[in-house]
Amino acid sequence: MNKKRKLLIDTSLSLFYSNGINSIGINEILKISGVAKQTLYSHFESKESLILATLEQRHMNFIEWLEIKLQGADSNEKVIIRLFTALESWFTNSEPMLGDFRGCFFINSSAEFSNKSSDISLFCKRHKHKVREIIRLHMTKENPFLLDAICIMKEGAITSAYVTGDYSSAMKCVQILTRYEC
Amino acid sequence: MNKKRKLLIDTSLSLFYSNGINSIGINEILKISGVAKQTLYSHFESKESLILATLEQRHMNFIEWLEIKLQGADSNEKVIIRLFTALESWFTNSEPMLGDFRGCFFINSSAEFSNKSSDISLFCKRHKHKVREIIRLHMTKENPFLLDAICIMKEGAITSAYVTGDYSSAMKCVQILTRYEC
DNA sequence: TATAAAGTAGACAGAGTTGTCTTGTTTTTT
DNA sequence: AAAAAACAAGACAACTCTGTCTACTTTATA
Repeated sequence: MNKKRKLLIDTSLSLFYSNGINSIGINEILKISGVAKQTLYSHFESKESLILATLEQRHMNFIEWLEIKLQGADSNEKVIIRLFTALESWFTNSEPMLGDFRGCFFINSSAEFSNKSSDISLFCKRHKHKVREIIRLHMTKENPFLLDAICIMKEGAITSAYVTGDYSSAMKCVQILTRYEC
Repeated sequence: MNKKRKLLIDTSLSLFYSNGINSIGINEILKISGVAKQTLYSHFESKESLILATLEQRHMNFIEWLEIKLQGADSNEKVIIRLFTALESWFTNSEPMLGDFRGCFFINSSAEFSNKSSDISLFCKRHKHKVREIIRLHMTKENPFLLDAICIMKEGAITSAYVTGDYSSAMKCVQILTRYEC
């Protein structure tokens, strides 16, 4: 049933994101979700298949969250402010849709799976491209240079927040990007 | 002897960086280095101890490389140009001191080890602080705001280069930062 | 040269991993 | 109500992992 499938994906997402994919075994997902092993393997043919479904779920969550945050921004400056304000809110665990902050799930997963041509790495790459496209569509005036700047700073803010614990990085990005826009 | 110890660290660094720490077992390091297991455990009390020595080695390599690259920059703009030109060179596998590019070893390791208070995570955090300090000392005119911008964009460029394969991200950073400095 | 230290090779224990298979129960559908 | 599908619980195989231990060999030191 779709109910068990969803439960498995939700549990996996929570555990994978919090602990890293390679640190979580199938048995732990089964124990916490309360689902039987046979049920898992009737819905997913392998752990990798479950991982891909989990990445897909996270991607959907993140896109939905981002759309809400950028909705109604009526200038490029407002897009910048809304985006990085939302990121800061995420960093400080104030975004229930994204869970407790432990960096970007896609950056982290890319780090864990070194094979660049694996389905997992390719999915992470596509995710970043789609996020870029969403930001682009919310900008009121086309500006590829600014779009590049926003995307690079977004990655920098997330990484800085995670590795060094600097949660103010997002607001620094706003300062840099808005000052630059004048 | 120090010779075996160094061989173990060099082999570990190469394998850990290329494949991810959790994807490489002790036995593989022993097979490739040709060192016996007992020798490894006479130099290091555990795998974690070897990981920390490997992080330390990478840190030294990176700091030495960075110092060379920033040496003699006589303006903040030159610091920016040199830093990001060096990063681009790294991204395109033209920096033998750093090996074939697979993102930042410290970002990747932070992603693999979720416990923020583990020695591994703390080491990665300290590494980033030290890199920041080196950049600061090379700047000819104090500018904390610009320093923040440089560090955030550096993380963004590395992450973008690794996850999305955009090796031009470094040059985009130069454009953004130098245009901003006027 | 004799002794001590360091290294090799690999078996082994104990735990963990993914994935299969069996047996019995619950739930859904016809 | 009967038949079919889905699920639970867990044993099991086959593998990998870290770390210890033993027996033997090479290298360095006194």
